[in-house]
Amino acid sequence: MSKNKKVSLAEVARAAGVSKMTASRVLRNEGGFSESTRQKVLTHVDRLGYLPNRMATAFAAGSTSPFVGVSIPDLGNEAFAQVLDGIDRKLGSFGHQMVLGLSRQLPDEEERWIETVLSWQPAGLILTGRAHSPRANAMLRNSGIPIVEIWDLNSSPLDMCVGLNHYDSGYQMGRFLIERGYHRVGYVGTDHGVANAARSRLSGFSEAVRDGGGDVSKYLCLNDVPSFYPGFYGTEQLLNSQPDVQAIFFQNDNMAVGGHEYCTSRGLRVPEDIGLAGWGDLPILSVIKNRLTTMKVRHVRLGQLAAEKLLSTMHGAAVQPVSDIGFLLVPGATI
Amino acid sequence: MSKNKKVSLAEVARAAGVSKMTASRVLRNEGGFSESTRQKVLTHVDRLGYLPNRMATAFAAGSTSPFVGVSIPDLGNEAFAQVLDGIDRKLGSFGHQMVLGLSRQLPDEEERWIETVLSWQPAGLILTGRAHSPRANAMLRNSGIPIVEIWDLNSSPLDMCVGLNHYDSGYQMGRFLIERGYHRVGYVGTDHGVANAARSRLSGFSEAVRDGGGDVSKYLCLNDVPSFYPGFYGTEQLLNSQPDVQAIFFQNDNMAVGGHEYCTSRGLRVPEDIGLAGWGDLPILSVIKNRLTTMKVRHVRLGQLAAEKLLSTMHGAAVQPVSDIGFLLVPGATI
DNA sequence: CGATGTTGAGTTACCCGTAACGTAAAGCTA
DNA sequence: TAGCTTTACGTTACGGGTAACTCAACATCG
Repeated sequence: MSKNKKVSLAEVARAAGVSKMTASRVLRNEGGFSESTRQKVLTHVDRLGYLPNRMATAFAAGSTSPFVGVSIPDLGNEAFAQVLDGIDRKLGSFGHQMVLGLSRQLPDEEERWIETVLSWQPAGLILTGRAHSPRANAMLRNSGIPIVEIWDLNSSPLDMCVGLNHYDSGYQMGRFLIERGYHRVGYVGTDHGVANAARSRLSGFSEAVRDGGGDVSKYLCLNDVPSFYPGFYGTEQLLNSQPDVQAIFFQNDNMAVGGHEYCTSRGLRVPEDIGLAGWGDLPILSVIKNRLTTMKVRHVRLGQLAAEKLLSTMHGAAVQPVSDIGFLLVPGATI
Repeated sequence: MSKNKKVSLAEVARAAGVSKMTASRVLRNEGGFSESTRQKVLTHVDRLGYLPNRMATAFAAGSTSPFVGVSIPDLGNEAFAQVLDGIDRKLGSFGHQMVLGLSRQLPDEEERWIETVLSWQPAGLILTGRAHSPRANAMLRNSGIPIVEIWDLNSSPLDMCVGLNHYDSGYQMGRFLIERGYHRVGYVGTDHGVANAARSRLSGFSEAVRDGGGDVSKYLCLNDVPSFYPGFYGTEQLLNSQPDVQAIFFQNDNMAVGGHEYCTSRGLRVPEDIGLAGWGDLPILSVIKNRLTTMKVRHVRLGQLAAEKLLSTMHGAAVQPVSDIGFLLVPGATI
């Protein structure tokens, strides 16, 4: 590895026998130079392995970096992996880069991350959820850059918002179960973060069940992460403590698949003995024999839309500040 | 949203009635100022919502940004999600940020990404695989920053390397199947990128099977992405064209689970009628009834190690350039 | 009481590109 | 051929911090 100090434009210019300005013009193909000069400059650029220092450029122009900060809670959650994919496709085609932050559901972590990222003049931010610390809110409001809050729909966002109404999606699923004749219905999910979207889903779900005369709080099991095994284990816990539960709504499909495996391993038939429903229409569903009742959400599209809003704002276009990406209940064979 | 131009240190200093330098000293807690001055400066910092411009600091110091570029092929692959998680935990605790690039297995995309990221003076890079374009290699070599190539073990890395010998892991799985008495063994995987790790696994696997007198090339099905459904569909294709196949090795566990579902949906018993093996010990396995034979790889640890190498190098510590993270064949109930 | 430190500042220069402006030489026009 | 335009550069200044230096006021000491 070469311990080369970085080659600067001045060195290239000196080597080529021209001024910095001329070299700069050649590199930006700005015109106003002769062909022979161009050749000279480019030759030395190549020979010295010069790479422009964009930090200096952006700094001089007083402009932002091409970085867009993207904060999500967790990569283990496939839904967010898909959202990121959507964001990256859009941003990448416009020369922007993602600076990824994993908040791990901790507002303090998010605040620190926001402060660090903002101090590097990002072109924009995409944040998951709407629960930020007061100091974070102040910094964000002061930043003057476009910000998109995603996932949770928010009628009064900091700036812009793309998401869905998690409460309603939970309510709809609850009513669906009630209408199908289930009364003793439960919920298996995770328990970190008080203001997150999954919590809203649970609230809506509980409300619908209450409206139907049931009570979810008797049939509740909250674990740590929303993945396969916590779904399996949570279902075991719930069935052991409340064997009369008739149907379970899971925080997401991966948990539901874990729960489904537990039920069948225990000899329970789905849906005859117990009904199961997931959320998110995650990839695993495409291969599971027993078609899971789920809530379809267009995660990739959500990411793309968020990135589009950001890009449009940067280019000065008028943008609808809030977009509802919606959801769709997909009845399966497990209810 | 305030259209505030960014507040600069000079404005804070002016408001506080001191020089820029004094304000700077207070903010960096460098000493050499009185308590009353400190109060004045901090009051105005707060009032104006001043956030230091780290780009200017780094630029002036000629130093790098705190950004570490991380390039992976794809977020849909849970193995890489885990690697990223490991990287983020280590980097985050040292104040570094990840700039994520998704190469989507296209060397040209990677080259463009590398050029952009390098022009922003990252503190280091983590790249997946060892196949970079010639121009990318030149830029990397010239950059003078620490670089870790991950995933594929590489005896002569650009700089540093953490990974495993995919060829060997494939060979070991192949020999395992042969020793268990399977002869007509197949492979279901993906087909993009000629020099990627999965390809190495297939090579090693093929070699082992050939050593055992078989021929994988007769029983091969390559799809697009290494996820559940392509595993399901690929297995269907393979079984339709070569019904006499006795065992299948999948590129990863998610594909294997898809294949397993297909087999049982067709009434095949696993392993009595057909043997199945996966790779990676991915989360889904924890809930699948039929314990899948797989290859365990410590993905999170791999990411952590890569980040550690980077951080150590940045702090001038001597670092072992190449680390083999290893793998472990976990015999299950599907072979 | 002058010499010497110490404290708490301010001043200057610099990092690396680029905007804005200046200019010499060549080309073109009337 | 004077006068104007164009071409192909060069020069200067700037941005937001900070290193390195300078400097004035006051304290301390022999």
